[in-house]
Formats: sequence, structure tokens, C-alpha cells
Amino acid sequence: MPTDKRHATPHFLAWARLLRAHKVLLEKVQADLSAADLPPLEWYDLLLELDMAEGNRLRLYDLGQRMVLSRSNLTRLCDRLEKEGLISREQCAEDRRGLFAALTQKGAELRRAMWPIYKRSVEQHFSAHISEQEATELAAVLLRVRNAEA
Amino acid sequence: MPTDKRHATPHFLAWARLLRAHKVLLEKVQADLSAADLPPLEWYDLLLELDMAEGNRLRLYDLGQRMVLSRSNLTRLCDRLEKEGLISREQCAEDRRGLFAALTQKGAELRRAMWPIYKRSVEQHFSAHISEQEATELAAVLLRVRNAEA
DNA sequence: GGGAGTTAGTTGCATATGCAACTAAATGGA
DNA sequence: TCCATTTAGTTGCATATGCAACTAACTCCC
Repeated sequence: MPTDKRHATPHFLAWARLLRAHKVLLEKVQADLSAADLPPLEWYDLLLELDMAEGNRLRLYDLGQRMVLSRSNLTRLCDRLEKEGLISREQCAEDRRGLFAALTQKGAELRRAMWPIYKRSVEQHFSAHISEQEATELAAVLLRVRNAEA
Repeated sequence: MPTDKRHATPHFLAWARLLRAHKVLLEKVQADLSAADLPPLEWYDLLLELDMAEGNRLRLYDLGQRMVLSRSNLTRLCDRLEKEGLISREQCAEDRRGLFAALTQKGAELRRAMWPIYKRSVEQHFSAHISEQEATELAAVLLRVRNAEA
């Protein structure tokens, strides 16, 4: 059996296309942000998580879970945002090992400023090519995969 | 309108879950490869592209296109594989600027050795949670998005 | 209450990435 | 033919990432 046949099952095809589509899309969105002199997508992502969180702050641990980010990676990402005054680290009273990442005024403003550009970019490169029905199904399947234990 | 509502459209939800699912999956698959003392997914990807290509070789330019890899990134990735003897760079007769990346015997063998582990990992973390029908639809949607011009 | 084992977060170091500048070869007019 | 422009690929440098080692605080069980 030739090599390519073994990779051509519906499942493996979907997998391969997930990898490629993801790369292409990320590249386009990052390019749009960068062209508007805005910081990378990851910053938006972090700021949004804080914006949506109770009290506009999250324990670093929780933030890492939600963003699917390794510890050290999260530490460094927070370093960058904190240096720009977009978030601040706050001591946690209940667990003195722990820290909160808290959204600052400036961070909230930057997120709001990024949103129209980001929104337009996702619409243009992603949403425009997918029906609402497909989007709903896609979201459901991807959630299931993401939350799978194995 | 609160922040989270603006992000809760079906399209944006699908987008957000694409990002998260991709990260989670990649992490799991890389972990499985690494646990089996195998090189990263990207190496498999490159070797597979060459394996599937006419004559088991591709112009670097084409390889970059297929793998969605920037020029410099591709140069360096090829450097690593060539240093391990998995591919070789070959002069191109028609265009003396150009180079082929050609699969070596050793490269073909490594790809074959990686395949069972990779296959099992994708099945376990991805395919197992998706019906064949869903996989087919997913593949179609993602291909459409990937190939969109805008 | 006091040590063994965990957990939260940071840091050092080696490696990987992205961007812009570079070389060399091809193309396309005047 | 000859120079300006474009294209293939590489390289230097600054930045980002992953892994393993580290500190400090918490847990739990004797």
C-alpha cells in the first residue's frame, strides 16, 4: 500500500487539514494585527481571559489552564504584559504561593482597541468561508476533542 | 454589551475552539512522539511530503508552500534533517538558484518508524472523539478555509 | 507539630522562530 | 546586450519557546 493511501482516511485527512488551516489562519491574523501596529494574538487572548474573569483577574494557574500554556511560557508572557502595564501581578491572600494576574485600565483599553481589527480579520479569513451551521458544528466537535481525557 | 457576549457568536466560538483544540492536540501528539524517543511532528510532516512527492524530492520553495513554512524556517528545518542524514539537498539543473530536498533511505526509514506511534496518537486523541461523518465535514470545511484567498 | 511529598510560580539554558538584510541566479524590457 | 527588477535560498540578530532545576508555601499523616 503506497504511503499516501494510509494517510487518506477521513480522520487523518481532517487532522492534516486542521494543522494546515490553523497555520495559514494564524499567519493571516497575526499579519493583520501587526499591520495595524498591534501586539500579537496571544496578548489579546490573555487580556480577554482576564476581561471575562470574575473581578477581571485570574490566578496564574487558571490562566495557564485556559490558555493552554506551559508554566514557564505563562510566566514570561505575563512578564511582557506587565512590563507594558497591561496587567499587574497581585498577591493572593488565601495561598501565599499564588499570584493573580489582574487586568489594568491600560490593558482593558488595549484589548478594546485590538478587538475591531481582530474581529475583522477573523471574519475575513475564517468566518466568511463557513456557514453559521458549519460554525456551530465545528465548535461542538472541537470542544469535544479539546475536552477529551485521553 | 458585556465583553464575552461579543465573542460568543457561532463563528467566533468556532475560531476560539480551533485555537484551543489545536494547542491541546499538538501538545499530546508531541508528547507521545517524544515519549517514544522520536523527533518532533514537523520532521514527520516534512518527510511525508517528500515521500509523497514525485521522485521523493521537492524544490524547497514547493516544500515551504505545502508545509506553510516561512523561508528561513524551512532552511533551518532542512539543515537539521540534513545533518541527521534524513534528507539531502540537490542542485536543480533547470534553475541554478534552486535546490531540491530529497528523501534519503534513512529518512524514509525514520518516517516509517514514526508512523505507528503517530497514527496511534492521532487516533487516540483526535479520531476517537469524532465520527467518520464529522471527520469528512471537518476536512471539507478546513480545506475551504485554508484555500481561501482573502 | 514536623518532616515527606505536592503544588505555584520563576529562572537558566539550549533550541526554535520571525524579520530584515544579504547573495546569487533568472527575467524582462530599453 | 545590459541594467533594473524579481525570485530562490541563506544568514545574523533579537525574541520566544520548552525543559529541567529551583524556591517557597501548602498538605497530610505520623
